[in-house]
Amino acid sequence: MLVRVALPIPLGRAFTYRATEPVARGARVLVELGKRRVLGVVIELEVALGDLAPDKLKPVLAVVPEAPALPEELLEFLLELARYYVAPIGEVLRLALPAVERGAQEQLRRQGVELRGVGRLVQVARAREGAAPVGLRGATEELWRALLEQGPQPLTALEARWKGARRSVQRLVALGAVELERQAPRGRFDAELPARDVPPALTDAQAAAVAALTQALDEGRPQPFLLQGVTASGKTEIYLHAAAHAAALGRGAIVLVPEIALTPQLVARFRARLGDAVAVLHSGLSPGERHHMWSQLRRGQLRVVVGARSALFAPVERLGLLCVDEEHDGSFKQEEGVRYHARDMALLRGARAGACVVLGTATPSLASAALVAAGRLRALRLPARATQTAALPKVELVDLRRVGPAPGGERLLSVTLYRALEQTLSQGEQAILFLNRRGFAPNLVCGACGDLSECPSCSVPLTLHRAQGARLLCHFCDHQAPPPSRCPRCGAGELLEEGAGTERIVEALERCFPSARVARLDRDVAAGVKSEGVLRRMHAREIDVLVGTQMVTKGHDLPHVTLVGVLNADAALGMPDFRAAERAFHLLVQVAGRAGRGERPGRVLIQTRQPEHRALQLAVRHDVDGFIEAELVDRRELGYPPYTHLALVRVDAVVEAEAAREAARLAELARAVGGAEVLGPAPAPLARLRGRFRYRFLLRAKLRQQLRPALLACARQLTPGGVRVSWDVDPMSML
DNA sequence: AGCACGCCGACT
DNA sequence: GTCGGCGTGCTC
Repeated sequence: MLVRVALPIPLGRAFTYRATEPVARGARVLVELGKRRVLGVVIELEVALGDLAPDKLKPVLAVVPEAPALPEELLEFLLELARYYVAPIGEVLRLALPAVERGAQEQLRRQGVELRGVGRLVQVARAREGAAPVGLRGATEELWRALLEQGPQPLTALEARWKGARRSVQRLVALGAVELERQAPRGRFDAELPARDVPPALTDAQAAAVAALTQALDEGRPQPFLLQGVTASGKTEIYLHAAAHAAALGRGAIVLVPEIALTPQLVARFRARLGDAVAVLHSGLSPGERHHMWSQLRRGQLRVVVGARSALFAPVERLGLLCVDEEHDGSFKQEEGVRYHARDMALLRGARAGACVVLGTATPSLASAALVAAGRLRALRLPARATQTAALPKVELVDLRRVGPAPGGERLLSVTLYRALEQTLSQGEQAILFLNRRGFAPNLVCGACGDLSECPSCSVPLTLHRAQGARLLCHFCDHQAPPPSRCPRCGAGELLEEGAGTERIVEALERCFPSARVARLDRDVAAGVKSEGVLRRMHAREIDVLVGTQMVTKGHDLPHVTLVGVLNADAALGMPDFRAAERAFHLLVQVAGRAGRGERPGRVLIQTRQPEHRALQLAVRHDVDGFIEAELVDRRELGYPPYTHLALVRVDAVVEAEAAREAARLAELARAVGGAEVLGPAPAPLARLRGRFRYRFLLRAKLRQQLRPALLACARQLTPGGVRVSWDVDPMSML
C-alpha cells in the first residue's frame, strides 16, 4: 500500500512511501529521506502513484507501535490549519507532537521499533476509597487526614510538611489505606493539589451564561460563543462550570490563557474544582514532562488542559469545550514559524470536533465582534462585576498640554497624577503605573550634533538601561554596548537621555515619594517566572507603587489597588498600524480594570496629549460597544479586516538591493496570478532587523480563499541564496 | 531543515 | 598536492 507521509521539513508537500505492514492514518513512521532517517506522520492511505517514478519509492522502515499519534479529529484539524495558512504540512504537524522526537528517532533505530516516553515520574500517594485505618497517631494521622481532605499528594510535597512522611506513607500502604502511583511531575507551579473549593453562588448573568453553555453541551451542538464580561465579572467561574459539565458528560476541555504568568493561578482554580484530571501545558515544561502530559491526554487519563497558545493542539479525547480566555490578547498569535492565531484556530477546531467554543473577554477583538454581528458567534454578557461592592473605576483623562508637572518640576508625572498618588499612599492603598517601555531612556542623543545611538544591525535607536549596570540595549536583537561617555560621531557633544522608560519612572517616584515602596515589573525584572515574586509582594502589600509594562495590565486580582496611572497613552495610539486604536483601547480598559477590584472604589488617570481621541473618550466611559461600533465603521470604509482578508509577504536579505529586487519580482508574480489586490512592495516599517533588510507587500481580498493562489505561487518560487521569503495570513503586526 | 555535491584558498 | 569554506539543490 502506498501512503502519504508528512515530514518535519519546511516543504509544502508530503512524500509517498510504500508500507509493507498495516498502518493507520495519524501514525508516526520512520522513513528514509535522502541519506537520513526521519519520523513522519501518515496523513493519507492508499494513494495513487501519480506521475511519480516507481523506482523512486522507498519503504516505510518502521511504524511507531502506540495507537496513532494523532487522533483523526486532530489530524484533520491540522491539515485544514496548514491549508488555511498555506504552511508546510510537516511543520504544522510538529506543532502537535511533543518535542521528544529527536531522541525518539535514535531509540527507534537502535531498538527496532521501541519508543518510550522519557518523562521523569514522581510518586503520588492516594487514599484508597473506603479505607478506614485504625490506631493512627501523630504525623501519620495528620498525613492521612490531609490525603482524605485534599486528595492525592506527591510524596515530595508530603515530605516537606512532615518529617518521616515516607515512613508514614509506607505504614499506610501496609495497612491498605493508601496506594502509591507514579505520575508525571506537575511542574514547579503546582506541586500540591489545592484544597477543593466550593463553587460560589452565581450572579443572574453568570447563571444565564452557564445555562446557555450547558444546554449547548447537552444538545451536542457545536456552537461558538462570545462571553463578554467587564473586568472582574467572573468569567473564569463560567469556564469552570462549563468544563465541569463537559467532564460530567465524558468530554474533554481545553482552556487557553494568554500568559504563562497567569497560568498557575488559573490552573490552581481548575484543580481545586475539577481535581487532578487537569493537565498543564506551557513552555516551562521539560521535554520529558511535556511528553508525559501529552501521552496521558492521548490515553484519555487526563481530560482537561489549561495552557498557553500551543495547548490548542493537545490530543484531548472527545473534545467538548474550548475556552479562549482574554480572546483579544495578542499573544494568541504565533509570530514565528507557522504563524497561526490560536483564537481563530480554536473556532476551527471546535467546529470540526463538535465542541463548544467560548471566547471570553472584557474587550472583544473587532474580529470577534464582527462574527457576532454576522450571527456566527452567540453573545453572552456579564454586565457587572461579580462582587456588588466592586464598581467599575472612575476613568479620567489628564491633558498634558494643560496640566503642569508635579511639584519639583518632575515632568514625567502630571500634578494631577502626583496628587492622586499622594492621596493613595496616605490612605495606605496601592497604585499601578503603566508605561509600555522598559529601560531608563529610549533615546541617547548628542546635544551638539544630534546623533542618535542606533543599533548596528537594526534600524532602531538603542535604549539606555541603568538597572543591573548601565548599558545600551537593542530591544529587537539584544545587541548590547557600554554607553559612550561622549558623542561617538562628533566627539564633542554631551549625550542627552531623552524620553522615559519604566526605570526612569521608578527613579522619579523615589524622588517624589521617598518613603513609598516602589517596585518595577517588566521583562527585565521578570525573566519568566520571577514575576511571581513581585506579584506576591504586591499581594502581601509589601509594595505601594508598581511600575510596569504590558505585564501589569493582565488579569491580576489585587484588591487593594485603587489607583491606576497610564503615563503615556499617546505611545499606544501612535503606532503605525491600522489596529493601533483597537490595541490601545484594549490596553486602557484592561489596565483600568486593575483598579478598584476590592472594597474601595478605583480611580484611573490617563496622561495624554490627544484627549479628544476616540479610543480615550470611549475608554473613559467604559463604552466597549460604542468603540467597537465606531471602529467597525472605519474598518469597513477603509477596506480593512474584519471586512477584508490580508496576507503579508516578507522578503529579507543581508544585501538591501537583493531584498528589494526579490520583493518586486514576487509582487509582480502575485499580480500576474491575480485573485487578490497587491499593495506594495515597500520597505518594512522596521527596515532593517538583525542585519537583514526587509521588504514586504500586502495581499488583500474580499474572500480568504482569494489570497491562496498568489501565496501558493510565491511559496513555490525558488528564491536566490541569502534571500528569505515568509508569509503571514491574517497578520496582526505590520512590522 | 539536513545533507550531499561542488568549486576555490591555506596547510602538511 | 590535500583539507575545508559554505553556495545551491534535492529529498518519495
